[in-house]
Amino acid sequence: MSANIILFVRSPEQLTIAFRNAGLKVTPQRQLLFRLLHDNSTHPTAESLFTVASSEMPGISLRTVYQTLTDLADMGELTSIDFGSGASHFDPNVAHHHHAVCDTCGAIHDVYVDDAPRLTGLDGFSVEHSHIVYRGTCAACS
Amino acid sequence: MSANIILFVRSPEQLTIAFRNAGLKVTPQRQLLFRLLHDNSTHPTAESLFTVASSEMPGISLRTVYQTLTDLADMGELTSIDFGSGASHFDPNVAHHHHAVCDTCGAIHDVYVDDAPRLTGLDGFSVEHSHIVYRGTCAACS
DNA sequence: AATCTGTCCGCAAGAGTTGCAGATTAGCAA
DNA sequence: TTGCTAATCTGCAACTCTTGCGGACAGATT
Repeated sequence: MSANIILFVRSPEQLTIAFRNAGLKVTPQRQLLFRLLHDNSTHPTAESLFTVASSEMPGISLRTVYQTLTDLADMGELTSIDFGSGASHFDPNVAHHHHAVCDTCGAIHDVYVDDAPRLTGLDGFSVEHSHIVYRGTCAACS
Repeated sequence: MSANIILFVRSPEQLTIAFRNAGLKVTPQRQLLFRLLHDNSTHPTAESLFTVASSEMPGISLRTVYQTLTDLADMGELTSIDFGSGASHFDPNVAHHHHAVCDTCGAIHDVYVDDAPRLTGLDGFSVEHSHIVYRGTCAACS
């Protein structure tokens, strides 16, 4: 079950190879971030990742976290999503999926549902991607 | 056809009444903004609305535009949507609908499609809203 | 006329993010 | 292993979007 999902979250080793292939270097800072992102379904912000990273590697810079996240996004290894909270959330799960956001606690859950209905009524618009955001109250908050 | 949609965009007169009922005053600045928002499907940002407003009323403050948009949002007369562009977009169409965003020109189109599929697989999550964003290329850009 | 309430505006501050530059280091080649 | 070079790291400044604050101002009420 979860194996199906893990297929779409790159391991630190895979990211290492991808970075080298792209002519990018694999530094200790990046290795740490690869590890923290692996199988991470919390949809962290740059700031929250920085906090966790700092506890393992005091002195790591928030700037470096942003830089690495940008690199990963450019390579398509994660997506940056804006749920309107002010800060961008990063999702290392590159499988096609959608999200449910709890308006009470802010938790963001990956959801796998049928695709959005086909877009009609906009002649000539070619859809490349559709993303559904469900908002409501999660089990823990209700 | 469009009459069905217009039902969900308040007229300046309706907004005037709503503001007075809420104990808020209806100033020339607000009347101007009510008018600029009426039947406006461009999903403006505060800044773009400010630019247009300034041409009709030089001296109007960006601060006032934000304030009025906030008031309208608090009253439920418009919604603020973040498409990840950095700035919030405001939508005076309060009917339940979704959006198609052109990745080339940034245009945002209202779309009326079937609702998103029912959320399954997240036990206990009660959905209050769902919002679909289609991304791709609009007719004019392709 | 005095007062009271809400508004307008400019400015400063706040959050999130990016640009910049000097010091440092990974990766490669000899 | 050593050395070279381009990439990276970090701290800081700058930038964008948005909100807080306070004085001036306007309309209504007493």
